[in-house]
Amino acid sequence: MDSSILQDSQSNAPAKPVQREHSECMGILRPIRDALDVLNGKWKLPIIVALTFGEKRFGEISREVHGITDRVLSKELQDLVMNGLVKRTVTDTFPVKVTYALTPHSESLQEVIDSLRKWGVLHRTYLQNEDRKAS
Amino acid sequence: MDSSILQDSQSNAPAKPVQREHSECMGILRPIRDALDVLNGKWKLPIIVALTFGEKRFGEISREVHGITDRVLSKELQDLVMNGLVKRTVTDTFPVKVTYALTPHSESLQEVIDSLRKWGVLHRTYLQNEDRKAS
DNA sequence: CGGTATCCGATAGGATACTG
DNA sequence: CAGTATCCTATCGGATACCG
Repeated sequence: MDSSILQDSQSNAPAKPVQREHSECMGILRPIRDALDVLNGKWKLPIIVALTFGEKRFGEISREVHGITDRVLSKELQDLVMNGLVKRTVTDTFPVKVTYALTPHSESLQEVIDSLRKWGVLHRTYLQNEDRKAS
Repeated sequence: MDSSILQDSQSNAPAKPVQREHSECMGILRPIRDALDVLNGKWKLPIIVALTFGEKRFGEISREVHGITDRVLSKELQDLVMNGLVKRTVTDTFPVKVTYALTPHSESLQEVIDSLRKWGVLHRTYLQNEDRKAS
């Protein structure tokens, strides 16, 4: 199987294994891409963050996540519901009240969000230092 | 400063503070969006992951991050260099050898990557359970 | 209030070909 | 090997209008 071949044309190449560098084959990249497929885009994580403070109505989310339009919010919420990260609840009063809340499964995202938030702060600091140096 | 006002029109409203729900004003959403602005897209984090195993040449990254095209890889690397996350080094041999490596600053991303990878695994498990239930 | 429909521009990203 | 140039499509996301 691993009969120490040299695939390089230079026969005096050091004993560096040929494989090894394939982090994808090692299954490290796949989960990352799985996660990105679900979370990618400008709005999904901000919406989830807004909901971490408790269930909210459509208009509340809209106001809290500055800049998002109704159309996009609607679509993103549908995506999140489909992926099991958000639960949509219709209360049958008049007028109808619709609330969105995180699911138990989405609570596992907290670590992702925390690390991302921390890094966002760090990166902003980094950029400021760069700017100062450049000036 | 916090002279216990009621801004609500209903004077008998309970003591729930009117603000509170504005996580954006509380500065929680802003770092998240900062981070997403830099990291968003399908490829940036996978490229960084590939580089965590050591500096690599263009072709090596291309092979490791399956599915990316040369054009996109080129553009993404430029973005990452501009954001201070990747260092590009030209060794002046013949043919020219170009290597890409992470910068010290990008090592602070490790926590983001780890949490994202862990969540990717978790989410895949979650989806499989959902499918099983649905069948 | 809680959305959907329609339209549209901007950008992400893929295919292919080519260069030093 | 390490890209760039060109072209193209699909998706993202904004504006506006409208509906129950």
